[in-house]
Amino acid sequence: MTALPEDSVEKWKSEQASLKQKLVEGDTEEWQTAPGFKGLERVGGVDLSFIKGDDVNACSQLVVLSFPEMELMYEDSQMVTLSAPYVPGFLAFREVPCLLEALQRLERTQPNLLPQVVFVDGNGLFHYREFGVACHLGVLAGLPCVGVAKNLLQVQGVIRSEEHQSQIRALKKGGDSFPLKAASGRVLGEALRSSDSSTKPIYVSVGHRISLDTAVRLTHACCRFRVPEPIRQADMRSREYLRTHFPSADTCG
DNA sequence: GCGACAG
DNA sequence: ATCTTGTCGC
Repeated sequence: MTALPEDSVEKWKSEQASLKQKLVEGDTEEWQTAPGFKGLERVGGVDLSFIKGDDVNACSQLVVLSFPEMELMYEDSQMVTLSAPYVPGFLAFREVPCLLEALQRLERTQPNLLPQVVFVDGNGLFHYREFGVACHLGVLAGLPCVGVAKNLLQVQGVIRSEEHQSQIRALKKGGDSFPLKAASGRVLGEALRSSDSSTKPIYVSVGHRISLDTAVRLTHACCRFRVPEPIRQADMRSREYLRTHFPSADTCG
């Protein structure tokens, strides 16, 4: 008998509800409210890359960049075997275990290089139950985290309506943003035009131990291109790892 | 029944 | 997530 996703879903929901109680929404670090983020020196980024046709084996990537220069200070690529499938709303159960391990490896070997904040590919509070992958990793790692999604998750009444498209068109320059308000009126995240030359916004939300305003300003400060540099570097380097370690896998038998 | 569905 | 080179524009 194969365990159907629905079996895990109820357990997953209660685990999300349980961990959510430990979530801290506001700023907890001095650099977060200091002018120019003075005191912030290291920003992290995590991501996973896959080989086409294989959704079980992946390359888990952690990078640490200097702030504000965005120069590489640390890099870790690790092949992992994922135990959970991707289920919308439960991305964390698939990706967090290996990302947490990467952070723990760093803490054990080079604690001085631990990032002061981690950018996560995916949503934080902007989530069906207000506990996305960025919240999940943040709480378990005990580190400030920011969620950045490249695509809009339609949740709690936030939809890709004509009004939404209109708000996007109103974003004129890098740093411009508008709030993503749930039907309840609560602001769950922010759509951000990350640079002058980028039309399609990114969706920023609180992961853990940071305010939404700080998360948005920091994200903008880390953007050279559309995707914040820590996530972009993690993405590029994990793909590069797969290219060199599994050249043209799956073709020709 | 139909559409939506982060990565 | 992955499939994929060139090409148009600033």
